[in-house]
Amino acid sequence: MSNISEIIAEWYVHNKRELPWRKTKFPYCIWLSEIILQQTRINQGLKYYLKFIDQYPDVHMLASADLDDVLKIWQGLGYYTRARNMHETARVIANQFGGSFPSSYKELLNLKGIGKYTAAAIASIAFGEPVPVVDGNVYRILARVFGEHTPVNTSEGESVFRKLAEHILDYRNPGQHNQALMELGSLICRPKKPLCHDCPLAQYCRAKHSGLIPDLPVKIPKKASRNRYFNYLVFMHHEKTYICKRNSNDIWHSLYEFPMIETSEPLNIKQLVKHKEWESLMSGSAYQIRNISGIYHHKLTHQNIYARFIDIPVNGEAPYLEKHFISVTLDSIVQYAVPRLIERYLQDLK
DNA sequence: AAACCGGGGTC
DNA sequence: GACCCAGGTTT
Repeated sequence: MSNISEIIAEWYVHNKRELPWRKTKFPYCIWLSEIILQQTRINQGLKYYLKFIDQYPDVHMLASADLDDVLKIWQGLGYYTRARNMHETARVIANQFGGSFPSSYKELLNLKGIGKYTAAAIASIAFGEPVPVVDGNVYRILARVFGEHTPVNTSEGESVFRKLAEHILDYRNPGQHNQALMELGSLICRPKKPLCHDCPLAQYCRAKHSGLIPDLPVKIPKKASRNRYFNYLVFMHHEKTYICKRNSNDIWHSLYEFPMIETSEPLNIKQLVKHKEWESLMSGSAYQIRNISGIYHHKLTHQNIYARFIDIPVNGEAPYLEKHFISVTLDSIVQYAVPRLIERYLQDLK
């Protein structure tokens, strides 16, 4: 056990937050919390964790749930593939593993939605296997404490920081050690304005001694965002409108939305009604446009979405749409999992 | 190795 | 507006 891990452990015991998944060793609870907390802050993920534990107290309950219901609870949390993988893994655990999670890092890696970080977290926290977690917090602490300038988001960085993490691992208590490291990164060694004054490692921190805290960790910049223009068609036919499940290999997989025409450039309405897909969706009928919403700018990490909602009353026959569209009242859309963008529009209607 | 996948918080 | 986050999967 290194000097550093001893200091961190002491700090953790006195400064850790009380969180529901820290009161249990049930692998199901550890797993659920780790999936939810991938790329997600505790403040945002906590209420989702409580909802899932309440609705699905064990892996069998989750396994027997309907995927659409799982997605509905997940709604608003983002990265929706996590929910689909989590559901599938629950079914594998229930049906092929007799309800028990595999207990080793290597076996955990075979499950969907569980990569190196999550496998190490579950293996160490739930089963005491001495494997280090390397997440954003750990990258940050190690880069600063050891003054390590290798970019973290490269394969070389992954290897360099994994070795550092193994070097300071507490093999006798890996679960607590890993959580302590991440908690220190979250509360003290923050990305901006770290609280070095309260940091138990300050005297050992090379970045602090050399004034390089703002420069570490080093990251290779990501590609710029692209712009997308979504034109949603809100048909209103006898109190009913139409929604459809997204299935293509794209954002919001398995979530619901209105019929939509996407363009790569902004179009005015005159240009839009000449669009091929407009003709196809209207199937030759000359519907009147009642209202066009303002532009909703929805920002994802890697995309800028500019959306508007076009209100189209239908007086005569129902518009012909493909079979996969569902006819629903506006009020009943709340039963379906929808992107935050759609949720915001529905809230604005009220 | 690089691109892709959400959303909210912070400064 | 830019940056960040308790990462994983696909190409």
